[in-house]
Amino acid sequence: MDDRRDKILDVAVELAEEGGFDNVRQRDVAAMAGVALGTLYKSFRSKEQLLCAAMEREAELLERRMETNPAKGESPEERVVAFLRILTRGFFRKPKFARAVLRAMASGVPAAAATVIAYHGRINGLMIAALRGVGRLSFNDATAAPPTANEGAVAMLMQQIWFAALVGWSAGVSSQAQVMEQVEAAATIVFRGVRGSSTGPFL
Amino acid sequence: MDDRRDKILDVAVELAEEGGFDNVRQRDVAAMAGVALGTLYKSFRSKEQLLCAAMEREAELLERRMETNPAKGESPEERVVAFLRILTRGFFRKPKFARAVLRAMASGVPAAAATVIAYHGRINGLMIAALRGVGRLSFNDATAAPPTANEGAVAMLMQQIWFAALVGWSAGVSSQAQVMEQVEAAATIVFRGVRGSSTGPFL
DNA sequence: CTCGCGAGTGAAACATGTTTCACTTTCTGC
DNA sequence: GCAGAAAGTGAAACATGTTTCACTCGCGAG
Repeated sequence: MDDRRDKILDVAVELAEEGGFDNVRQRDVAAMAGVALGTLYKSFRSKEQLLCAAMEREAELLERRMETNPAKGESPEERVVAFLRILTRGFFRKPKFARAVLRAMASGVPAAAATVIAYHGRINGLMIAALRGVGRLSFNDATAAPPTANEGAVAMLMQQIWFAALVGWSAGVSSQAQVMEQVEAAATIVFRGVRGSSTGPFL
Repeated sequence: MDDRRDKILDVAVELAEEGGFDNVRQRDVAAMAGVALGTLYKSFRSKEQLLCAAMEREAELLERRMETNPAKGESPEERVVAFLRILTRGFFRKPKFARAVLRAMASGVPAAAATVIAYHGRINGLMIAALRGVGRLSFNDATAAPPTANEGAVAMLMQQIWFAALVGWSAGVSSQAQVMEQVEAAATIVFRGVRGSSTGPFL
């Protein structure tokens, strides 16, 4: 529909994946998308918002993918971990873009708030869908069986852990492999309790 | 000891609390600290690193406070929640500074990596101390009873949830009150399991 | 068809993070 | 006390996010 907007987002993703946040120069984005700088700023009020919007578009793609190809697993835990594995693999496939987006998301600039909230809501919905083992929350699900308090809490929890683990990776605290390990360890604790998470004594 | 460095950090905190990340102008920091711009950049290689260093200094203060005044509570869960309440209150006491620091921490700029890791390590130590109910991990503790896998996993988990909740607040996803609610809900799930966290049916 | 308007344009201006460099001051080992 | 090194200085230059503004163009209403 909005051809111009999509082109801008394409360019932003391309530049971000090429050289990270700093490589996304607004002048370059505008030039490569074939629009004037003022037009770019009319669509996106800041660089942060632009990158958040790019991420949100990717989330839409993911939603469609999960709908036709839901996370598999015997238990809620397995499905959630499978879903987070897919999500995380997507981030690591474009690591520089991922870092740029994390930076934009955590920047806290007001112009990006709405986009961040939208992204957060999408991932939350997908997480609850994974908990339930469905492709997505249809209107019927959402009305007939709205997310329970438990589902909401677990989805929020797992998303927060996943997000923080990614930020840790981006900041240099942990490696790519450790991100998934942390998510899996977290899922074990959340779904089975601290006691089941290790052979050592409880705390 | 390093008078100059401390003065710079004081100014950074002051400006950040006054008007957030954008209000910390490097020229102003240098001028108000009474040093040349080049000197500022010799101590701190970027604005992000400067803000992270300011946060790390606050963490040192907190360490001393927790040592003489450990988090109180009958159980590990209570003590960890009490500790996180103190930590979070500190953030909310200077909300604009807090937002600025979160932005800097999550920026992923290489120059700040070491500082972020140091901060992360400090909080982790304090979290384990709270789990155990001691003021801090003395050398004896760390050698005679190094953190178990469970302790490490729980501390990491709780720190991640707390951090992500704060970023959510900074980005406009949740309110100050919701941050503490999320941390408490997370603690309930982590320490007592999903089943104990609600009156509703399990997932 | 013409008018008026809203979107888009291009260029310039501005603000601020970061770098550079020649010069000065301060410290340190002898 | 001195020579050289290290640290600090001041100013300018640069890069880039963001704003502004006068101008143009295409299009729908009348």
